[in-house]
Amino acid sequence: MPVGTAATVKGLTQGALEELGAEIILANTYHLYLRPGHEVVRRLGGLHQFMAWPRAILTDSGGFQVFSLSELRKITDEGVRFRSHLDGSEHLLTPEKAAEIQLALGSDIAMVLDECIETPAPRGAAESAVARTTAWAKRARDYFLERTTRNGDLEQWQFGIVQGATFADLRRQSARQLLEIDFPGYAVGGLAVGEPHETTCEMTGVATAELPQGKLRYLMGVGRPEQIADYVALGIDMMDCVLPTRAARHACLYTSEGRVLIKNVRYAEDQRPIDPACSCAVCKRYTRAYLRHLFAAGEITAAILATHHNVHFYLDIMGQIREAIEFGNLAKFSSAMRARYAAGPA
RNA sequence: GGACGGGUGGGUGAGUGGCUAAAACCAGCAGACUGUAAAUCUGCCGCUCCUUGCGGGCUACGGAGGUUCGAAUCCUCCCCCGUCCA
Repeated sequence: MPVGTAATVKGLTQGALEELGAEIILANTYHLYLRPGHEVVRRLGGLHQFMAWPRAILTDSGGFQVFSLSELRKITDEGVRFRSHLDGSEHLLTPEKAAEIQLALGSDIAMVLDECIETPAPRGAAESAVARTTAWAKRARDYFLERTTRNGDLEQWQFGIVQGATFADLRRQSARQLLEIDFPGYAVGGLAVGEPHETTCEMTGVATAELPQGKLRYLMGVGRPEQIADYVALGIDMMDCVLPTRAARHACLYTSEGRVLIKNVRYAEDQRPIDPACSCAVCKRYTRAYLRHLFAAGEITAAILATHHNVHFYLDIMGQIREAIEFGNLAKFSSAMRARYAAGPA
């Protein structure tokens, strides 16, 4: 899922996203609640209509902001009290409120509010985050089910989120508690926040072992190109990541040969496409020299073209992974990707 | 011809006796980025030597002299640039 926090995947139009084959994007509860406001979006016909995106949308709950806006919030059992990063105003985000906002937005998949903590975390902190996440999940589920049932609208899904930091038993416990609540899909959160990739994989594996294969399993916030296949191999069905879009804006392009830091002088007169093996519209038309020039000049087109390419690259990886699964050589694909990216920037 | 104002590292531009190889910003070079407070952030950015260290040497604030233990900073002359007056 390309990430479109504020109801836009930065640098891409919805038309471009459709052409790239994105089937679902992620938007953010906390950000859209602050601006333009979920009631505004509701009055405008919901998020799909508002942003003119006919395909699926998953809304994150604001749980990640619990983690990333640490200086601006205070957590209690009731919920999270935020100071807006926009105007400093205070807001209380509870599990019910997060659900309500997402119902107003009308996303296809809503996430429960969870407590995402830093890694490494002391066991005590991880335990209480799991306890709180479970309690919040229950409240969110109740609130959500009551509303969706009452409206006769069961189109909207809601996912629970497994926490537990880097403790396998807590991950297991978290997953089991969520299973009891019963969600149509489950996410694994609080990973790829600084711990080694092996740990991310280990925790993901522990969680997916508990979660039903027949329901969607979503690993939140990952990953690097060479890591994605590993997660899929562990049973993960969906992922989201800001990396392709953010790195693109920062002049880091992903290619079949590894990363290309396009601002480097060495590309000043490089007439090759970003990735000779890439079939995206940018690679078919423009040279590295031109891209580098656009970045050097601070042109907005640089971000647009780079984002287009990176999102294409990520979606293409997913396509290759699906193919590899069909042919039974996912492991081979995975190690090939790792080898290409091991060397660092090409 | 006269009166003021000014000439600082690639650029803009601080700095009016030692804490100054010289602020800050830009440009340049390199790096980071994983449920987006991110078109952001970080490092380097005179030359040179090595035992790469809050290391040594050299060069540097228009030019040439001078004052001083010490000068981008003070003095003298000169050369440029801007504005105004004749």
